[in-house]
Amino acid sequence: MKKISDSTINRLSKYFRTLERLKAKHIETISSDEIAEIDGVTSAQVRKDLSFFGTFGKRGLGYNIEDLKNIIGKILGLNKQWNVGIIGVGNIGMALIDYAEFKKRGFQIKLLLDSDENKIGKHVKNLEIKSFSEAITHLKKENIQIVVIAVPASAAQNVADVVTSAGIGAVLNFAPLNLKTPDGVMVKNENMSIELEALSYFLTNK
Amino acid sequence: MKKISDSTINRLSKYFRTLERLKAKHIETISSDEIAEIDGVTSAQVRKDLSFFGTFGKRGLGYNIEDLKNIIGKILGLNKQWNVGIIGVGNIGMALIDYAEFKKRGFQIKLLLDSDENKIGKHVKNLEIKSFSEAITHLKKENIQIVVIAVPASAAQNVADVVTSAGIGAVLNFAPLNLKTPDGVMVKNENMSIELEALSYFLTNK
DNA sequence: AATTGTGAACCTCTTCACAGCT
DNA sequence: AGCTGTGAAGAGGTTCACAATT
Repeated sequence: MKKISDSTINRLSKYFRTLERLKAKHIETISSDEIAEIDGVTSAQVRKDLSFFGTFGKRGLGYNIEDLKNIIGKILGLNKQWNVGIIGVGNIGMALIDYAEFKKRGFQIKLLLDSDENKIGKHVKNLEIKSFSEAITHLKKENIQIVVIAVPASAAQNVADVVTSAGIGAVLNFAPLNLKTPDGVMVKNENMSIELEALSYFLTNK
Repeated sequence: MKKISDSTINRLSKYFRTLERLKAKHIETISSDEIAEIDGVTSAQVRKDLSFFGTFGKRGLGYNIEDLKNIIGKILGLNKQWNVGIIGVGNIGMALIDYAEFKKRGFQIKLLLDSDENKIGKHVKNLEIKSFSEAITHLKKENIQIVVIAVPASAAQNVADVVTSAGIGAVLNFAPLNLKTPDGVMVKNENMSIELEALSYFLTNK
């Protein structure tokens, strides 16, 4: 499959949300121009992004909202259920367990791991926190496909090593460092402080 | 000031963390090649990023770690204290209050606002949750410079309207939609679900 | 008349490659 | 000899502009 840029994929996620909202308002069709306006991009960008995957619109008329939503959902794999494991049940891990957006999109949190003796055995939202020392067994048993790393920076590389050795191929990393992983493993980084620092830069240099 | 790309600014944040860690290990100098290796970029990229701001290295020798860390900190404005207000004390807002990385970088959370009657008046980490209906008064009183929006999508645009009308020029938005703000206001988006969806796309299409 | 789909033009960011310092 | 700093080349992403379609 042809390489599609990260930006295109991220924008598809945005369009998907927009279409979801419009569908809830019982609107039936929309133009690339309107999607663009709502999502803060250009209409050519919307059409180009979609064109990588097919031709979904009707010239002169625009796109059918429900159809386009389903198409983008399928492209992104949001028509499936994904089993997600969270490693590190601290502030961030805890917040994610309750994050409505995840479940809504088919991301089911099936496993919580921590290495803190005081947390292991406790329950959060009907899920028992298990020991990270048995990570590989649990990841396989729960058939986890995506791992969220929410441990301190000092522990993150080890966590990455363990989960990739268990065959995990997709990682969402909240630890503020660059993880080294084997080829074929996809790591996405989420670092809330980095965006704040970009704001700090902006305020400092504007 | 010449426009610097977001990617460059984000990478400077990464280099900064790397230098901070190296400094803690009492290493004194480093080459662009070594920074690149740690942060997963090319050495030319590191040198180019730095070159937008000045010449900080010594040919043949590399960079002094402490000096470079201070220089980047100054570029990013991390040598100052920033007053941050969090709007929406739900799961995410709550997690941010405790997020160590923030305080470490000079981001001081000074204000918590919510519009839920059951939360107003409660204390979280020595901070009282105030009513969003008095947002403007509180933002001014606490001299807030950066606002974090951690409310549901349906409420986010109104929150953005209120805080920008109070003169806030920097917003970190956790709500999964594109906010419309007046010119001169910088909005950075943080959407944990979008990165998960990129992983979903990868797993679906690899 | 309106709006898509897309090649071509454009622009921006990244990498190359090497002269210039230390 | 080793490594930086940077102009030039290259790659990749975005926007333009218009033919094609409804």
